[in-house]
Amino acid sequence: MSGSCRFGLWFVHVWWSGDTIFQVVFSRFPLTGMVPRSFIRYCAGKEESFQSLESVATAYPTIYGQIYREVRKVAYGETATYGEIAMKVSTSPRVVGQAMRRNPTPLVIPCHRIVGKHDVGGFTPSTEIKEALILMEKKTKDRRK
DNA sequence: AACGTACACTTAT
DNA sequence: ATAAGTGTACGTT
Repeated sequence: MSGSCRFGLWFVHVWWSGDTIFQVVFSRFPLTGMVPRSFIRYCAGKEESFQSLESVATAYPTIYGQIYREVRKVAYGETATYGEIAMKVSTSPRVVGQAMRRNPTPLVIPCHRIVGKHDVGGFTPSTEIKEALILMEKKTKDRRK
């Protein structure tokens, strides 16, 4: 199944089956169809960590799998650096960056919460989205206090 | 099966 | 500001 929901002036396309997410991509254009409830909630600014969903990425047999599982642990509204993640799975920061670039399921694997030590780091298709996501999470987290 | 290259980083000049 | 290290996956022989 596939569909999309709105996030600002972007749409998030989701490819999924049951509780398993195969792919999510950001696009300027909508894709008709339903998405799991978690995505709706998240895009509406609710605190949602996609706990009930699984990403195919965490099953990768390579070190990327470990990286994705580690990244999943960073909580809503928080961030970690490439270097910190690299340390945990004993590889180099560069590899973590590469894994993030190829992350098939953003949001479920919250790659937007992984930032550089000196700057925010990259995001495809646009770092603008990454910044918006981080800001949104920060705001909803603060609102809770 | 081996080789070269591209990187969403980091640290040291 | 720039270069030198870095580890992995992936395309190309």
